[in-house]
Amino acid sequence: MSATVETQTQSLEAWVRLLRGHSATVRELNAQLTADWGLTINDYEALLLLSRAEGERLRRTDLVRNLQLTASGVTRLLDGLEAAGLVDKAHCESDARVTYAVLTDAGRTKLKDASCSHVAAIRELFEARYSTTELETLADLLGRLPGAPATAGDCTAP
Amino acid sequence: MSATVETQTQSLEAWVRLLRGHSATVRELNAQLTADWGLTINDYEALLLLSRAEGERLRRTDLVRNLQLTASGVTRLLDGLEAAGLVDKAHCESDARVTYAVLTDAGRTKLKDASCSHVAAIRELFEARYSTTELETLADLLGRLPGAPATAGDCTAP
DNA sequence: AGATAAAGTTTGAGTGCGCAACCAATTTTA
DNA sequence: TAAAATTGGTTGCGCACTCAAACTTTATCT
Repeated sequence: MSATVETQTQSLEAWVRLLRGHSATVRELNAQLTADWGLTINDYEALLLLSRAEGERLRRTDLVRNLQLTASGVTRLLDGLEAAGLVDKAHCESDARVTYAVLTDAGRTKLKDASCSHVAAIRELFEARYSTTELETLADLLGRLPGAPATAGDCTAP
Repeated sequence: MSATVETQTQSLEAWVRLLRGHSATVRELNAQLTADWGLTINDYEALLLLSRAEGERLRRTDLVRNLQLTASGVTRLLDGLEAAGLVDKAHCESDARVTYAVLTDAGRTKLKDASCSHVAAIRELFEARYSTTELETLADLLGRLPGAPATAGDCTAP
């Protein structure tokens, strides 16, 4: 009985470790991406989101939502991407508060170049370890936690 | 066919988002812990590891391994815990290179106090969303990725 | 012995990010 | 139509963490 509680307690804290345990994996992906292409994962994801958005442009708030970053985080992220010439600013005519981030030609090219090895890395990471149904299960389970992205495979979905 | 590949590509990148999507959740837990007890999650985990280690002491390298932090990260983490009087330094007789981190009485008490609400928060997070078997599945699946902790519920296991 | 490699720890510099505070534009209320 | 509340975006600051480079103590090779 006391053993049960002990085990409970112990494993409860282990769930957090389980959840956190993959920051290392993500860091690894990030390291590859930065080394090979000078992009952080967030850079990459931002470019990806833009490339899929209509007109290849997105408001900063949309990026906040989709990248799960704060507004200031997005500002600085875009600072970098703008400095690198991968995105541009554009103003909204109907609402002077909003600034769009627009993918440049260079950005589109960069994304295309980088995606090749990045996607390969992700594939290696996941497809080597999980079957299709397991991936679905994982997506289902992880998707239940708060703050999870909408559904796997769907980001802005025009 | 091209559709298949497209979908593949899209979801592949989504897996990363899925994996990263929970930093917010962890941050939430962290915020609670800091607000209520002045401990970061890593502080907490370090104390927890120490409390379960034999002699309530651990070499720094062991903490590096178990906390998934770099050596310098552990140094600074312990700096904080030492300053707060929650752990002490101790030297190893057989190997003059190693320094132990030892749990103090204050540390033990602090951990015990904090664990109550922390464990409750974790329980709420997980038990509300998953059945026992689902938790096992999740642990199994996540445990396959590189850098995952040994097995759920097992940290240093004397 | 003396050189040299190896292991553990610390320090310095830099990065990514959130938080709080702020400005500016817009919508709501009265 | 003026005041109040909300929303989009930026800036200053601090924290946690990594990486690279220094020491320091111990083990190994000649």
